[in-house]
Amino acid sequence: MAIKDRKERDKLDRRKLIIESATRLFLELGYEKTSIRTIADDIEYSPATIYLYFKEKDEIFYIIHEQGFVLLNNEFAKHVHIENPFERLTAIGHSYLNFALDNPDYYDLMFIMRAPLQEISCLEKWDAGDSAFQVLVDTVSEGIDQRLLKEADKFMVALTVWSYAHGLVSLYIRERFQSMKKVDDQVLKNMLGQSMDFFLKSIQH
Amino acid sequence: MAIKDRKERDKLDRRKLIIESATRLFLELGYEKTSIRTIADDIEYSPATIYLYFKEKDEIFYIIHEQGFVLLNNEFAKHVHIENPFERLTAIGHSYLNFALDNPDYYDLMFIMRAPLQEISCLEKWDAGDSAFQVLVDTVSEGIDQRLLKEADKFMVALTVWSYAHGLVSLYIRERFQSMKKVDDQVLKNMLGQSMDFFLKSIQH
DNA sequence: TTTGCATACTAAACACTGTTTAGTATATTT
DNA sequence: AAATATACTAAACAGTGTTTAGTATGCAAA
Repeated sequence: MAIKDRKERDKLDRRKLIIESATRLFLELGYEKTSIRTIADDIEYSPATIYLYFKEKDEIFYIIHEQGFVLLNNEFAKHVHIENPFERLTAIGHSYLNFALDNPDYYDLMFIMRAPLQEISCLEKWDAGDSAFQVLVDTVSEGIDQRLLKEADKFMVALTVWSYAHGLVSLYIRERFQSMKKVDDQVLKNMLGQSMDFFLKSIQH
Repeated sequence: MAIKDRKERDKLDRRKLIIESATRLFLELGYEKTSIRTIADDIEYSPATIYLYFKEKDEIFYIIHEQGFVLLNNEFAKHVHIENPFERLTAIGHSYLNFALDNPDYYDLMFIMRAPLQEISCLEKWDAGDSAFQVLVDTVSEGIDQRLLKEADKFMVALTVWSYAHGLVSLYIRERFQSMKKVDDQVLKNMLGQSMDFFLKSIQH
């Protein structure tokens, strides 16, 4: 049965090949311009072959979507050692902001686009996303328990913090701040950081 | 020259016909499924005819985008009479939330989608959007001047408020809260309102 | 060794999309 | 009546995601 094993390994290798090509092309060209034919050209297979390894285009992008959450969770993990929950929340907030500014395409796929979401609601899996949100809920909970944050329903506060952070970066990424483009990009980016601090200070007890 | 006048009127009528059809189809089917051919079928003209009245698909959707801002500005206008800036801000905040929940497709086009945005950055016009943001900046400014809101850079605070509100509704619209779907939709909607009040109370002086 | 079968792959097609081109009627002007 | 401008469209172009039908290839049983 060694042959069958090798074949299964080969199959996984080709699956991996597709994912790696798709990820690279996606970060290079964006979602829209990364077509099945582009990926097929890149890995030198026919477009139909890709459908032997993935049910549909969005299944590939769901995987890239998950990879993004791994990166984000890694950033969050750097702050688990911070004892003070408010300081930890501050660090997480700025990490979230920086992640979005440094990886706008990943962020788009993870939090803005509709594309890879059918996958999630069908397959009931959303672990990586839940994990990142759980870090937020835990930190907020600790903060409230230690009276470092204003008293309120913990889940609701976490939802408020996430909403604020998401709004800030998604308006930036989707260029809704660009309209008042009297301000140049670096000034605007600095203001995003100031806004983050203002927000966190506001919910501080 | 009466004939020429009539012809110009007719031309505007057909332009209006296209816009009305496109708006109706967009609110019924969404952006993706409202194709040039769908509109052409609906108004019983050929697809090529539409290109005699609009340079490209996104020019039509830019106009729908503008119509959305008229609706939103109308909602905001209902609160200009409120003397107390903090109370006015609260009313505006809840109007924004309700507008998004009642008109998710408009909201998507106005604040999330990339589609009709080339138009804006090219033609330098973004009046409706600027006007809505100006209402926010003015209200925040008054609030800070009267020490009803925490002291900080006025533009930055307005940006923070908008970011929060946008994050809240866009995460809802793009179904990022649906993952923790232990909570049902009505409970979640109530929580959005509570979050809005919590946020506003937090930035209150 | 040869037959049979499953695996891996692809050319071509299907049904869409936004957009352009070239050509046809109709109406107005000369 | 001839020339011109207007309004419109059939058909094509280049692209998309996806499916179908068919072709080689490698392995297992006869």
